[in-house]
Amino acid sequence: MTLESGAIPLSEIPGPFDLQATLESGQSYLWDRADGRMYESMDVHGGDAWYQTVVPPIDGVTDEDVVVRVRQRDDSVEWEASTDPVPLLRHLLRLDDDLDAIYAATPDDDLVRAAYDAYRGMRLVRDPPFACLVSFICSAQMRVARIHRMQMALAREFGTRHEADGEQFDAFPTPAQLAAQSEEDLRELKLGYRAPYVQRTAAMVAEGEAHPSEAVGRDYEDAREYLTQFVGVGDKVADCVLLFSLGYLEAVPLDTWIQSAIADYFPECDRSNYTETSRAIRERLGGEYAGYAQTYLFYYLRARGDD
DNA sequence: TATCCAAGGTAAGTT
DNA sequence: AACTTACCTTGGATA
Repeated sequence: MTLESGAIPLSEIPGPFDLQATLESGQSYLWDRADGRMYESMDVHGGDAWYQTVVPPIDGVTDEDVVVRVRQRDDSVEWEASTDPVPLLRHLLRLDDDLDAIYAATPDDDLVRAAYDAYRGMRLVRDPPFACLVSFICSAQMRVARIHRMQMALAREFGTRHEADGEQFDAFPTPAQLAAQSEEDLRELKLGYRAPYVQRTAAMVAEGEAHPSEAVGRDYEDAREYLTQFVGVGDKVADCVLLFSLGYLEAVPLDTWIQSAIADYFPECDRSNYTETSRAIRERLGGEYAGYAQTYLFYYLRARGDD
């Protein structure tokens, strides 16, 4: 297999774009830096680093695995891929989102504005649903770098290996490939107590019992409820899948960082349980695009070591 | 060098 | 329905 190459002019993207902030902010754990320095540096737009992944078939966009890598230059996003990846990249990196309109739709607030300014150009991602679901099941009580390491290990050990231009690219395992592994196999990859959660959830999807994509089309809170049927998925992980894969931009995952932000900066939003606190902070962050504000705050507070 | 602790939480058991 | 507790593993902090 050989890779074609091309570029998307930045002028064709509405609003700013920052590839590194988009891919190293802890939304997606499915891309890897070709230079092996994921999460290690804070270059402008990722410097000249290539980021690569293998994308599974996506309804209405692609019908086979696509090997793709991208890097950001001054005036464009360069790509190398097994087939024309432009529609796919627009989908995965939400290149059609009008960021300035989204920033403008957020209620004015010093902290949110500081986060928007710090990472201007960061976009939400639209990860493949099954891989996103597994990624965030693995995220429980884990550091960002280790969640990423786990997903890379799952692809290396259990996914389909593609070869292009003499290099290897490992696809994230399909539900069937993952369901075929034992809890023990997964524990060997250091998933710890998450191993049975991943195994059982993969089996549910592989057997057709449920699929994360089936949450789409439901009202936001119903969609979240649907996702919690998967083993290892509570409200927080469900919100992550809704926001980072299924396009529910109003979802605000209440992780440890946003919880402390609520305590320190939005105490009036602190309610008795997840559902009520979620409603309050979602309203406070402007509703429709509240998840954008959440993701900027998460990255900003975590990078600042604000504990 | 040894020990402690928290990391993008969830499930299961109690009250 | 609200509140506790156990759970794998590891890198960084503290002694």
